[in-house]
Amino acid sequence: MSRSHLPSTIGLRVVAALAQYGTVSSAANALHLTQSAVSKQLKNVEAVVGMPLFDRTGQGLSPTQAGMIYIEQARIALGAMETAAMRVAALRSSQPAIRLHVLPILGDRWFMPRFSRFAERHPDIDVQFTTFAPTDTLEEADAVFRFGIGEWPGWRADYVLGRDVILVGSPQLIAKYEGIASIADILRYPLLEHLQTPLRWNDFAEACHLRDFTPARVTRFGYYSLVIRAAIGGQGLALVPRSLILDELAGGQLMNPSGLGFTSRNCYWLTTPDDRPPNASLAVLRDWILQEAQASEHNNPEGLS
Amino acid sequence: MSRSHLPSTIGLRVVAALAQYGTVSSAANALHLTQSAVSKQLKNVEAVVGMPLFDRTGQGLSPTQAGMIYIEQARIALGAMETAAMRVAALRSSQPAIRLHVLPILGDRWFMPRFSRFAERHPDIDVQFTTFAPTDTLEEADAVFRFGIGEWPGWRADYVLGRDVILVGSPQLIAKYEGIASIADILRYPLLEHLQTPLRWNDFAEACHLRDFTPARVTRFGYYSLVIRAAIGGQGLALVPRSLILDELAGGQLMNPSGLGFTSRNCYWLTTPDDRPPNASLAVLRDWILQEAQASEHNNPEGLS
DNA sequence: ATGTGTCTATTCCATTTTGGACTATAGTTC
DNA sequence: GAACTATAGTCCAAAATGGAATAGACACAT
Repeated sequence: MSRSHLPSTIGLRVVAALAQYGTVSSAANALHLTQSAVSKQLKNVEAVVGMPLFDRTGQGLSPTQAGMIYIEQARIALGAMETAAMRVAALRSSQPAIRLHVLPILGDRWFMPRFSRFAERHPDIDVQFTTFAPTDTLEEADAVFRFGIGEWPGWRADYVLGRDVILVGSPQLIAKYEGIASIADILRYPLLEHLQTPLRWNDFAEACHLRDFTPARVTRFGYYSLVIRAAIGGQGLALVPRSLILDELAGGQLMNPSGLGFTSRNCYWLTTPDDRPPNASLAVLRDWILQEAQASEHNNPEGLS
Repeated sequence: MSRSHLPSTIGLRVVAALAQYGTVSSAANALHLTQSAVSKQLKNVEAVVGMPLFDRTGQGLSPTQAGMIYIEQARIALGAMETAAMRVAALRSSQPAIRLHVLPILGDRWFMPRFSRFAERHPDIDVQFTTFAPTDTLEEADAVFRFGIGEWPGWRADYVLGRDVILVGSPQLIAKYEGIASIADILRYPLLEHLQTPLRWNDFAEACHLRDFTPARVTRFGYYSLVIRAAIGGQGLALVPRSLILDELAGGQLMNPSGLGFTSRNCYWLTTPDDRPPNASLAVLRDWILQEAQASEHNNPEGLS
């Protein structure tokens, strides 16, 4: 017998973050915990489940079969909690909260670090975040970050950032493959790709007038954060919006050989439902986001096509 | 601003139990906690949510509008955790766990109190319970308690209990309305009904050859436990499987006036998928359940039609 | 080989949280 | 008003959480 205990909420968050970041340390960083705490939480959850959820590979974790099952349900559970909070926030009468859905990568690497400044300047505006909410509840949100070409019927879409997509790799990798003299050299490299944006490499090939785009090997990841981590780890070349990896470029962990890149149609947008009455607080938030986005793209004005 | 914390798992369980039992004390009992602990957990969750989830009515709790939203999502979140456990249990190779889905009322009032005996006698058989799992994942279970007439295509159904449905009310209520001399007197009483089994009263009227069944007032509840609580509280007459309220009948909190009742087609069944290879452990569990059910119905052999 | 960097697991310990026993208090019913 | 039942609050011991530091495993470069 075993009336299996349910995992703790923080345990679920740890599992979800581990799936997204691939290492205990970076998941800990994202959760504002220490590596030690995350390691212990994972151990707890695995004890509750009764079997390991991640394989320890020596340079990070990768989900086991059980882990993949568990991660999926953990995200559903977390999404339900977020949905609950979002729907309840909509009931609050006095000063209704703005319900904002953020994408994992954009939230972690761009939005959240900046948002604290907004919160300081506008303490009266209450923003309710969701990141796990299932797609069919997004319609309840007041604003949703999305990735695409900016066309969602029924939604106003304002460009945020991400048009400036660059080719990056770790210096070691590029040294090992002896640089990139012509664009065709790229085909010799292993390439990294995000599962949900599969057209990136084709777009790039097209923009560079590269025919016969048949790369040596393509590795796909479920999260953009894993793509970036793999690129930093020298596992291949990746196409990434410049604005998301400013730190890595400045720190030399990633480089942009020959300044290669292109202007992508697919990028990040802030979308707001058309059919809702104007909301002053929402307008303030949107204006601030767009302004911050412009500033952060102009701070690095090495724009190229 | 407020990056709203997520509630704790025990908080979700408390909210779900409160919805089901309607009082802090009985929810605490069901969760094997004290009233104090449940009260504090509820306070925590309400603090996280930012608004009250239940109205304190003086004789229990009833969900606020926000509460109803939250309860729904809490059940989804808990269901996801259970689903995760269930699916992972299916992967365990050595001695696969039996995945058993129990109905709230049957589990609380009949199955769980008895199950510990089974667990003692068969420590080698690992049973994995779900109670919140969404209906579309039930197909993964090895055995599912269901309520109905015993016909589910693709499932073998064994009768467990609940055919013997009796009319009950609190002694005070029946005194107040001056007894039940003829069956038609029932129409003078307020009636209590479970939302998911709406045909009960019609079936009863039919079994008693009662024409023109137009009761004075019908109150509906989402959980059978609330129906029973309301009946004990003297809020009306209810139709309840005798086996679920043996204690209340023995203790005099509920009485069965004039022995009224009927044999219902709708009752509790243990169902197992047809298409699965025979499983010795499952057969042991099923036999034990059916035997216990027979025993508990025969212990009170005042069966009537 | 060996150092270096990067990763996880573990130990120790302070802090926080949890939950039980008990008490206070408010509402209902007789 | 007494008895009963309900929730909320206080006090305290026990359990958990999480941070700092440490140890150990692995890859990679020299």
